[in-house]
Amino acid sequence: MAAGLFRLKCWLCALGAILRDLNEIEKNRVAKADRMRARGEQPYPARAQRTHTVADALLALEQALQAGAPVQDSGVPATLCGRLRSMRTMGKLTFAHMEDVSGRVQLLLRSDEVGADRLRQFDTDFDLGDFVQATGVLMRTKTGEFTLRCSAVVMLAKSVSPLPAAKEAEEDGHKVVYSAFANPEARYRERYADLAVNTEVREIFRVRAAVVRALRNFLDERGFLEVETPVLQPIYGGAAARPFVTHHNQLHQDLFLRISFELYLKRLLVGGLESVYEIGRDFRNEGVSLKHNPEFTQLEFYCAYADYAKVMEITEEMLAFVAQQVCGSTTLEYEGHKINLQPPWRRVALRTAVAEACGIDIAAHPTAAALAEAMRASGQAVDPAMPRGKLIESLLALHVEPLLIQPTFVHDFPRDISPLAKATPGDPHTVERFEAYIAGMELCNAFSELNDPQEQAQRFEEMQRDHPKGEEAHPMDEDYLRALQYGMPPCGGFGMGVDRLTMLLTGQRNIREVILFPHLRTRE
RNA sequence: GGGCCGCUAGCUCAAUUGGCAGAGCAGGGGCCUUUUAAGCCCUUGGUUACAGGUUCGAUUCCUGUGCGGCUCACCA
Repeated sequence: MAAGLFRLKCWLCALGAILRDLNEIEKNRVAKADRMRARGEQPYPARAQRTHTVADALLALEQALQAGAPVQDSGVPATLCGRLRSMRTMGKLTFAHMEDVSGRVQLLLRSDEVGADRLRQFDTDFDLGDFVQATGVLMRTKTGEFTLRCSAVVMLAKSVSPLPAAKEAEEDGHKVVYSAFANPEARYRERYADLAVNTEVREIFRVRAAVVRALRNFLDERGFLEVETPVLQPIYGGAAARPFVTHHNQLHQDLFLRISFELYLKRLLVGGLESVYEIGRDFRNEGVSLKHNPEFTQLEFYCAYADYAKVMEITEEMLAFVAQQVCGSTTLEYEGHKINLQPPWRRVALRTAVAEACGIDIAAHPTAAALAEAMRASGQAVDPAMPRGKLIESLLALHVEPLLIQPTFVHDFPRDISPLAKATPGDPHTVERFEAYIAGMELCNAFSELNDPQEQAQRFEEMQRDHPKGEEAHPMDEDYLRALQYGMPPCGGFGMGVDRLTMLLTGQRNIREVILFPHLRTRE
C-alpha cells in the first residue's frame, strides 16, 4: 500500500516535471532548436570532435608564438568543445566566450570567415549555456586575449533553460562577479546549475577529490589495506548516534544504515589483516548543522601493534602530508586564522585542558553528582540526568573547543562514554582516547582499542544498564564479542570526517559547501 | 525540535505611512568588423512562496502552512 502510494507520487512528480510550463525564454529556445532541425542542423548530435582542451590549446598557441608565429594568426588549427558563457554581437563580427573543464577561451566569428548566413544563425539561434564545437585558428587579439578565430561552429547540445546569469569581469587583476547565483537553497537544490556558473564551486570538489586521493596514497604507502564493509547492518555500532532504519523485503529483516565502520574493521584485525582502512559513507539520524550532514564521508583506519600515542603520530603526519599534496603547504588560512599543520602537534590531557579553560578539575569530582555541583557552582546550567562523561564532554565543547585553533590532541577521555576504548592503566575513570581539534572544530577521534573480550562484554552491559532512556546506548553486539574471543591484536584505531577536513582545506564554513548534493527537505 | 530572520521577473536586488510592482543582467526586434559587465534605440516578461484575515485598497499589517538561512538543543 505504502509502496503503491509512493510509486503514484513519483509518477505524478515526474509528470509534473515533464509538463512543467516552460517560461517565455525556454519556449523561445525550444523554437530555436526546432528551427535548426528544420534546416537540417542537429540541436543534439550524437558525436563531437575536439583536437584540444582549452588548456591544451593555450599551450599549443604559446609554443607557436615562441617559435615566431604571428600573434594574431598563429596558424595553429584547433577544434574546441565547451559551453557558451558570453556573447557580444557587433554586426559582421561576434565575440563569445566558451568554457570547458580546463578553462575559458574567446571565440571570434567574422562574417567573412564563417559566412554571413551562418553568423546570423549563430547570433539568433545560439544562446548562453549551449554546448558548441568551434573550429578555427588560435590567436591573440590586439588586447592579448586568447582567442579561437572560427571558420565553423557546430551546436552540440541546445540549452533550454537559461543558466542563472552571472557575469564575471577582471578588475585590477581581481575577478569580480556580478549578479552571482548565490541563493544557498537554489544552489544546493540545483547543484548542476551552481557548478555550471560558479567556477569556484567546481574547484572545491577538485580539492575534495585530491584530499581523498592523498589520504589513500598516504595509507597505501604505509601498508594499509583498503577494504569495504557492510553499509546495511543488522546491528549498528561504533558510535553513539541514532541510525536510519531500513528493511529487506525478502528476508523480512530490518536493517540499519551504518553509523560507523569500527566493529567490522576490527573483526578484520581478528582475521589477521593487521592494518586496514575504509573511506566511505556513514549515516546518522540526527540534526543537521553547519558541521553535520545526515550522510557524511568517514575515514577509519586500524593499525595492529599501535596504541593511541602512535596513532597521534600517524595522524599529524597524515594531515601534514594531505595539506602538502593538496595545497602545496602545511600552513593554511581558515576563518582568518593561520593554521600550522606541521608536526608535532600540541598534546594536552582533557583534564588539563578543562582545568585551564574553566578552572574545574574533573579528577577532583569522581562522580556525576559532584561534578554537576562544581559546574553549577561556577555558574553553568547542568542537566541532572547527564552521566559524568557527558558532563565532561559539555565542558570540553563549551570552554575548550573554541580555543583549539592550532592542531591539538586532547587525550585521555572519560571511560563511561568510550565503551570501545582501552582503559588507562591505574585510572578506573579514564581511557586511552584522543580527539584532534583544528580551528575550533573536532576533526578526528581515536583510541587504543579495547581487545579484552571479558571487559568488552562488561562495557556493553554497562552501556545497556546505565544509559538514560531515550539516550542512544551502544547496542550489545554478540558477534563482535565472539570475534574478540578469537583474539584481536592490540591496536590503535582512528576515525575522521573527510567532509570536515575538506572544509578546512577549502576554507569553507558550511559542510554543505563541500558535499555535492547535501540533504535538503523535499519540496512538495 | 525551540528562537530569530527571510521568500518580489530566468538571475541579483529595489518598492517611502497601506496607494498604478520597478531596475540591471538574461530574453525579443533593430544599428554596429576587435569586443570583453561591449555600446546605442525599442521591447516582452509577475498568482510579490502558498492559504486565509483586516482594509475602499495589501509586496507592505495579522494568522496559518511550506521551504530556506542563522542560532540553540541534539550529534563523542
